[in-house]
Amino acid sequence: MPELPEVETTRRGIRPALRGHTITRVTIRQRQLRWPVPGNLAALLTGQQILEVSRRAKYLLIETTNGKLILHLGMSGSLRVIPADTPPGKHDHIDLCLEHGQCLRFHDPRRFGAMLWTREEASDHPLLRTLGPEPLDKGFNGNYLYQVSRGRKRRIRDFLLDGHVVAGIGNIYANEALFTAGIHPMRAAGRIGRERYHRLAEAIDQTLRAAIQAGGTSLKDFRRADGRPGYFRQQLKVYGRAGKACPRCGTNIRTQQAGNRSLFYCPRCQK
DNA sequence: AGAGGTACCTGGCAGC
DNA sequence: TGCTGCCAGGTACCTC
Repeated sequence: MPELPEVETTRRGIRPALRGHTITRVTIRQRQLRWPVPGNLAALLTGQQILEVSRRAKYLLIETTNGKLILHLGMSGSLRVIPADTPPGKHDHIDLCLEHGQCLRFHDPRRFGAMLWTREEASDHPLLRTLGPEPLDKGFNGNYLYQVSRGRKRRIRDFLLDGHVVAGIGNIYANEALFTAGIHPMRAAGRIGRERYHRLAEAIDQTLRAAIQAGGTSLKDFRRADGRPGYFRQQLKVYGRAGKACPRCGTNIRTQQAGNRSLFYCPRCQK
């Protein structure tokens, strides 16, 4: 579910309740996530002070005096800040309760999410070490995309979905950015020129920033830390709009399956 | 090395 | 109402 804008929205939402506060209690109701939750996680976290809440790609990093909690929301995960006495609902797997009486509650129906622990630098962790650049950082631009795509035959949509190429872009924003840049999602990554990659990098930046501004996209499960949905759905130009009019030229938006996931595009605006 | 498919899991929805 | 099949925002891992 959550792509970079949703994870960033979550980070901003939970950070005030966590940063500088102490974890007083950890409740784990379900350990079977994408990987099993470490058996000693509760003991590791209890009594620790949270120093910072940061993000790398779609991973949230909760840094404590002792080490770092690496958290991923998978397809259906969300984090809420709630009063400690709120009864848990279905799929409310983990609570981190703080000394001020509120809890961070992890909810994840499909259990593709993850909660891991590391003492090393987060950037040295095997899951994070090989990730590509952050798309909102200065080092990410059209030149970079152009260079790493030379000789690559993958369709550009899949190329953008690969976190080792660029971090944090999922199916929604890949489709949206390709529309904005006028690039057909099926085009081979190696057959796109430098100029078009400049436009694409700009479209990615613009799309992600606008989505964060709107609090992310809620199709189904996604909720912000305070329970509100994100409102970027209303600004989607192609994703989920098959058969509707292209906002630029009015042609019907098309969808097709590619690599087991849907892709959306305007057959006239995207080449 | 790169490309493509599979697996993990639950819920919602369309169609019958 | 209830069943079946399909679809969903992610990504590590396997095979070719």
